[in-house]
Amino acid sequence: MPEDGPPLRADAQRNRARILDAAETVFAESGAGASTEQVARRAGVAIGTVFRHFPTKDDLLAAIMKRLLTRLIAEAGELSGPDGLFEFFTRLTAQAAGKRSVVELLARAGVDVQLPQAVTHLEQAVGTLLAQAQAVGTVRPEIQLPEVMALLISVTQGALHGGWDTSLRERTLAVIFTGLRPRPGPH
Amino acid sequence: MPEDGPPLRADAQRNRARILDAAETVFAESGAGASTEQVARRAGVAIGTVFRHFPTKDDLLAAIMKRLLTRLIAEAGELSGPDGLFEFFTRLTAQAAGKRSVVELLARAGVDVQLPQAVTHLEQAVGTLLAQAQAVGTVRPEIQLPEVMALLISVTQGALHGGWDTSLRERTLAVIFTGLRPRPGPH
DNA sequence: CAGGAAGTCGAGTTGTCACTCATCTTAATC
DNA sequence: GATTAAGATGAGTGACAACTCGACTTCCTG
Repeated sequence: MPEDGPPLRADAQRNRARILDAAETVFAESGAGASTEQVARRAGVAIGTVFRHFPTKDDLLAAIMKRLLTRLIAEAGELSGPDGLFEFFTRLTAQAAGKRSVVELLARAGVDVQLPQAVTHLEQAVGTLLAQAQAVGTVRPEIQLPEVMALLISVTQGALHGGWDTSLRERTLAVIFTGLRPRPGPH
Repeated sequence: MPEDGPPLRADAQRNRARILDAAETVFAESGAGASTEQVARRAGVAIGTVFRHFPTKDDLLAAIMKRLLTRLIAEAGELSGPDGLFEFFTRLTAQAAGKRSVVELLARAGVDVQLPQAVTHLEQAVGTLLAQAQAVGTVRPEIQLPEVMALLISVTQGALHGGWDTSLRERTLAVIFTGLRPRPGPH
């Protein structure tokens, strides 16, 4: 599906990788508003080179978003067991504080037309975690995937914009986890 | 505390009000990124007039943020009773969908240096709702104000960016409310 | 109703950012 | 190592947004 075209020259491959790494750092620090110039400087490359590899800024953004999504999906895939879903929440929230791009990615995940396939994969991965948890009884059966995604997005957004410290993060997640867990029956 | 200066001329007062109304609409629709030109056009006023009243775009933003905050505080103040806090959550979330500025306001509330006083007042108002709920036992006693604010900010952010419909909004809030309510003991 | 201060107007200035392209450089191939 | 096409370079272009300022208009006061 991804058009290959002729193979890239060695220096071009190197530069492409550098640009992607630089973009990830810069956008993580300053959000999608950061200028292409900053990315070029950080990559140690002229601005024209950035535009040769990614004809528009949106293309560049889409590329790193796809990268981040892929990692998130992998992370979700490695988790499992009764508390996998909770662990995923915890990790994402912890990351959110320092990574604007992760958060902006998730923010757009709900609405955007871009990257629909990768987003679907993430939903599937989270869906698997949810199903596992519900099978073992660590999450109430009536909970559905959409609200889990909604909570994930919300809490990530909140953590970024609010700059939560560790203890606030824990207490906030605790409320959500309590909402997800079954009420302990009179055994 | 608010410097008055000499009283405004009649037309100046009228224009000031128009600009504020226009700014509220425009920023609600398009977020803080909307241009000052758009505000001026909508207010039926030249751009220079906008800058005479609000020397900086940030000044204009701060002014409408303060307005919105004041309204939010009033709304929180009118609510009361065992479910006042839940009602406040529900209303805010419902508003968030269409009002970028409300959301951006809350996003900055946690970090920003601006408007600290008004934000404190909002926290106080929410604190009162929390205390009332805890007094009557509709919210668990160990819940503290910071995580309630954090949840409020999160869910508002999420609702905006995710474009939730009514039913998703309800289901998402239901999880949070369950997390806040005490587990029903064996009566 | 005149005088003048307060207010309005909007073309122009300044700065930034995405994007282009003519020129130079370099990796690949024989 | 000569050839050449792919790639890198960075000054330049156009668009747009915040903000300025001198000329004009309107409200107020006596």
